[in-house]
Amino acid sequence: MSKPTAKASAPARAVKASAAAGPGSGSASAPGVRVLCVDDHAVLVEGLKAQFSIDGRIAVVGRLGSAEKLLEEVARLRPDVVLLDIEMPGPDAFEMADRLRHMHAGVRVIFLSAHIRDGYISSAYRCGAWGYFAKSDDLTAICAGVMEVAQSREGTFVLGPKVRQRCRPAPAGGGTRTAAPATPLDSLTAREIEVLRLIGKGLSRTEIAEQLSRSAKTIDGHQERIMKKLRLESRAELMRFAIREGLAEA
Amino acid sequence: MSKPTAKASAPARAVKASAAAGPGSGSASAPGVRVLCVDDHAVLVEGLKAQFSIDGRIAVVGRLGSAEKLLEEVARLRPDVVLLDIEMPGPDAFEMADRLRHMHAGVRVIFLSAHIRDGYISSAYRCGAWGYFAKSDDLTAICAGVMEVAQSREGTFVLGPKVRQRCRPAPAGGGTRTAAPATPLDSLTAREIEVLRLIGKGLSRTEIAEQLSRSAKTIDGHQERIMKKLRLESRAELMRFAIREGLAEA
DNA sequence: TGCTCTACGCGGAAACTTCCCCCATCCGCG
DNA sequence: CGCGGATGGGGGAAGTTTCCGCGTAGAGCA
Repeated sequence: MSKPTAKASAPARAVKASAAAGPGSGSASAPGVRVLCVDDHAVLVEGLKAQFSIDGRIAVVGRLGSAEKLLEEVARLRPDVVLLDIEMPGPDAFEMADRLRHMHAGVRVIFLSAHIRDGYISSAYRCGAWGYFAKSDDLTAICAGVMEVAQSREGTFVLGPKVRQRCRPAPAGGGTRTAAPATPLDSLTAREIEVLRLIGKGLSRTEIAEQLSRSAKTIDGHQERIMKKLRLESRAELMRFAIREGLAEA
Repeated sequence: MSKPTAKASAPARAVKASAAAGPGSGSASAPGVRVLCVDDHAVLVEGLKAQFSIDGRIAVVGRLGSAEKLLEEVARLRPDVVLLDIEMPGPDAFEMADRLRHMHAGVRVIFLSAHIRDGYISSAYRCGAWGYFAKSDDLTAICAGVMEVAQSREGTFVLGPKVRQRCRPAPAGGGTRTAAPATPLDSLTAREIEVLRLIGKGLSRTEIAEQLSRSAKTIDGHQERIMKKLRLESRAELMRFAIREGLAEA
């Protein structure tokens, strides 16, 4: 039900930035990486297909317009990598990725999103994905990212160039090796995120209090702490923040 | 500055639904429709290119990642049709389309958006665009739409299949010929939309009052009327509505 | 075992918003 | 001319926001 509160807490992992380089280090590779694309924009999938066929090392073995039949299709097609959009009609992408990890451990999920949002990035990380790329990332970078994920060992989290850029100002150096990408959201506690989500949904303090079975004053307190942590000035800004970061839908 | 308050009020026009059919009625055509694609997602543009080259009747003559240099590129490349994304970094797409109409009257703009939003549809119509398609529309429908726009005479507004579906329940029949696509937003007056936009931006009633040089009570009044018209219950819902309909960004 | 820190729940209080009335003016229209 | 809608604004009760502060409980640590 909840989008960003992905269940499992993944272990510490290496965070890499995808090398935008072409087929440079690709040496010992399988006869082509099998990719399943899940995106409701058919045009975009066509673009991926086109680019992958130019690249030559990646083959699109299937296509889905929503994550609904993801599990079945993975079982049937046995792809190496699933390229998964986040904002699609139908089931929540993070939940499906989480299930996928438990049912088909060998398959590696890369999120390919139109938006670079803190909430998405940490949800992606927490649901066991292997990468997060932006749709505005360079085509060659996306290809390189897919190859990198396919060839990396367990525990890698590859960020697309644009994603990495926005995630933290300037990490400097090559492959950053931090536990998880740090986003402003990570400074919030679980309850605070819960409250923020409900604020984003447009509930009033009393409605939130009812939902959480607490006094309205308690909600006030949480809200105040959230605002301090995020340096926001008003409840309206909180709402926009929650929506912007993918905690709630508009 | 304002997104949905496009300046000019276009005259009455025929609204068509794109035939999802392939190259059926295409008879007397130029040696290829010249298209300029404006979208920050390179993958998507690749997809369009691929599909157009399969179709054979359409050629992509240029590509832009934002609407910033749209006017210059149109002057240079002289395309027949501009495929314009709405949600891009940089200048407002509707404003640029409006300017384009005044400076290069021959060029026909089709919006190709990820989201189907009332605010976008009416803004598109009002800024003199020739069509509105969703990125989730069928590839063949998009091709057909481009061809239809290229061959139609002045005053057509072609909607993609998915757009048409959501715009009004079931118009029935073939090519609907209404003046403008009716959306809930159209029940609002100009001031009301102005106020709603500022609400969506997260401004408080006093801030809005200052911006519009009015008393806060006046804003209260407008807000109340908006809520009645849209059947919304709270200011928070107003905000989410404004964001959902593209009047403000989250 | 005790100390500290933080998350959490809540009370009080001043200022502000919300959201329901009401009214006057202006302007276009049949 | 009267009507209706758009616009600008007042009154006011109920609710919200946004500050405080205070107490408790659990985690981490020495």
